[in-house]
Amino acid sequence: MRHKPTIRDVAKKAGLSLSTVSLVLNKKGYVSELTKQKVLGIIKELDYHPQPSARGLASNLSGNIGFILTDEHFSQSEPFYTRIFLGSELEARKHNYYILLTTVGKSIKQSDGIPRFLFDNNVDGIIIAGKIGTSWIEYISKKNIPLLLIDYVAPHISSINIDNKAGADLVMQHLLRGGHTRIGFVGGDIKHPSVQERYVQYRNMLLNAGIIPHKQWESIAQANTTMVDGYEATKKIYSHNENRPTAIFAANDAMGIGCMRYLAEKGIKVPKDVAVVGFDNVEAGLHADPPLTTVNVHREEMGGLAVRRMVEMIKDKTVVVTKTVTPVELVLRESCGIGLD
Amino acid sequence: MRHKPTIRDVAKKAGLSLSTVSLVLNKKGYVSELTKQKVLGIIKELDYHPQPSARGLASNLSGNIGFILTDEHFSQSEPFYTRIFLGSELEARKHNYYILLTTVGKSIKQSDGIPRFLFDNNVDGIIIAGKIGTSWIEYISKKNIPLLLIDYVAPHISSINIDNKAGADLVMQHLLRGGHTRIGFVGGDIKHPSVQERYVQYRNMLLNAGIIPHKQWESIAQANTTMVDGYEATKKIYSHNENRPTAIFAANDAMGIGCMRYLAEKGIKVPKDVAVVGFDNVEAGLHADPPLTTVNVHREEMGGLAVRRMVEMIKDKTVVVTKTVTPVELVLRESCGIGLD
DNA sequence: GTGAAAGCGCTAACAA
DNA sequence: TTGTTAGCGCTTTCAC
Repeated sequence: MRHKPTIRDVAKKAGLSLSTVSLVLNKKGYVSELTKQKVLGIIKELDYHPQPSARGLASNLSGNIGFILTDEHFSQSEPFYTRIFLGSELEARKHNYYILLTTVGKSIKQSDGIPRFLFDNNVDGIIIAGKIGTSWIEYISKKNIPLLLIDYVAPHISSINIDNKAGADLVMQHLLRGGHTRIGFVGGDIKHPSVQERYVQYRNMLLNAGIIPHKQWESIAQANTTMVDGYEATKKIYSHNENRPTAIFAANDAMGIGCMRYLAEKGIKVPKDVAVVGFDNVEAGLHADPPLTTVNVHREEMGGLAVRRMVEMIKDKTVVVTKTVTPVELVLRESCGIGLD
Repeated sequence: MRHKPTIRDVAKKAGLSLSTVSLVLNKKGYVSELTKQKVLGIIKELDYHPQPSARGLASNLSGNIGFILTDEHFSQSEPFYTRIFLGSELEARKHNYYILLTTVGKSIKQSDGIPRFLFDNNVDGIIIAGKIGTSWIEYISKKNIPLLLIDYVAPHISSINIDNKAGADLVMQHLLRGGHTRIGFVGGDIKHPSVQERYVQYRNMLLNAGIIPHKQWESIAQANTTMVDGYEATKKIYSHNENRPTAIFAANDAMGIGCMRYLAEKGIKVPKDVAVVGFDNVEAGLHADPPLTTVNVHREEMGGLAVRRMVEMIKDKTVVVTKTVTPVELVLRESCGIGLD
């Protein structure tokens, strides 16, 4: 096997200098269209690929984007953030970036829990997906390298978020139109901005419809948003014997499934006795019994969008903070009686 | 903020040459213990971290390990391979390696589906987890860079595998001891070595116990090993009215859960009417109704082990093919009547 | 528009 | 056991 072609080989074959080839490679400066095409042709012919480390050394840019997930989020059974990562990785290829995925604990503890790329200075930007301790955000902010959050927010930090307000709006509209007036909310981890936004909009929509939200209909004290939390939260709501809701809006699908599990155990029929709606459009909802009505979230696209934003941030070096919101749509399934009778 | 310390700063402060510092850094050659400690001290004091790209350029080693997963495996709802990756990532930190995670289609198609690190030559070794098309394995083999498979096998390629034989052994022993003689097998994707090994041992154990395996007890024609496949496979077994199994060994937990779902729908009680056992010890099995007896697989450890092996392979440059098997253990839960009455 | 030359931070011969 | 030196492959001024 002959040696890997270098920029030198390309330049020689093109009868040009290294710098011209470099300019073409980086789409910088002015190169005549003719030369450019010639160089591009030879690059293809030689199957030349610039060596990341050489490039990194010369340009002081690593060509890597760090992607941080809390270990909790990463190993949770529903691949929610995993799908976001997938979208990022795919998009990164297009921009010739590598993604360095790493997981961390909720908050900073021992120094060996710190992603190596942070002190190696081996990333040009960092994306964090999901809720994470403030200590991490502060720590990374100090590094003075572009930072972007997905499905989380922090002051003065750019983020890509779900349009939770619109989602909750769709859910509530659908339920209200179906004639429901006693609508419950099953939530947990209420400090999480996504959960909070859904909850707030749930209340607003009730009020807008002239309905006073009843404390008894809601249960938002759970620490997390897992299936078990949904189960427990629903149990609490059903500990009251009167004025029970005829529909339940769960903060996410996992809780919705847990909710339905409790109802099933108690012999309460979904959707006949109570309609249930989730959020996130996770695969498990499709296999639930009955299949769970939910709000679809474009996970891959959020990840892709994040990378595109990050690439801009790296190039621009401007410090404009942007908060982007990605659209959602209602996915009707049996758990809420579809057209609601 | 002052400039990032370089090896030069360390050398100067230590009153030594660059190469001595480099030797300490790379644990190579002979350096007196005294100098070594001195250098190490200064490195810590200055908070010096060698720059990966410079190192890569000079040593012709990237410091990266590529980790390939099929997109199917990565986005499946149970984080089986995800957990393996997690183990790898954690271990990689200890060895000062970065992991470049990427997903690919089952087989090679368009050139843009090829992980960028492959033609960038940006990894020192590649780990593939899970079943993948032969075309990929052939393609990568040609690159002449260390390759290691996890939970899959190929001729002349090193691999880290689950001890499926031992696992199936434990399951069958338990069921046989419980007095079961008509034991069924619910499987799919029978070409997958893990499934196949479990199935083969299932039959062997029956034969060893003097029981002739009955075709009617098994259903292994499903293309995959998802919950739905388990459901369908069980349906087939129950299409026969006589000689039905009193226990079912499912090729994995997902299928076991699908199996139980079918049984529940038909009003067949688990474990009273039929015992069910899965494999993998996935979280969903714990939440199944009843909780699923299964075989625990050490996912994180498999990932960690893979990285350790890979680091050896990169350093040694020997071409010894090794097949490592990781241990498993039985996890007793209600779905098989625990002690089996 | 293009070329020449310097140098990014490190490793690896080789010399001492 | 330690120092000197020559690059690794690329980007980036600065000339021309």
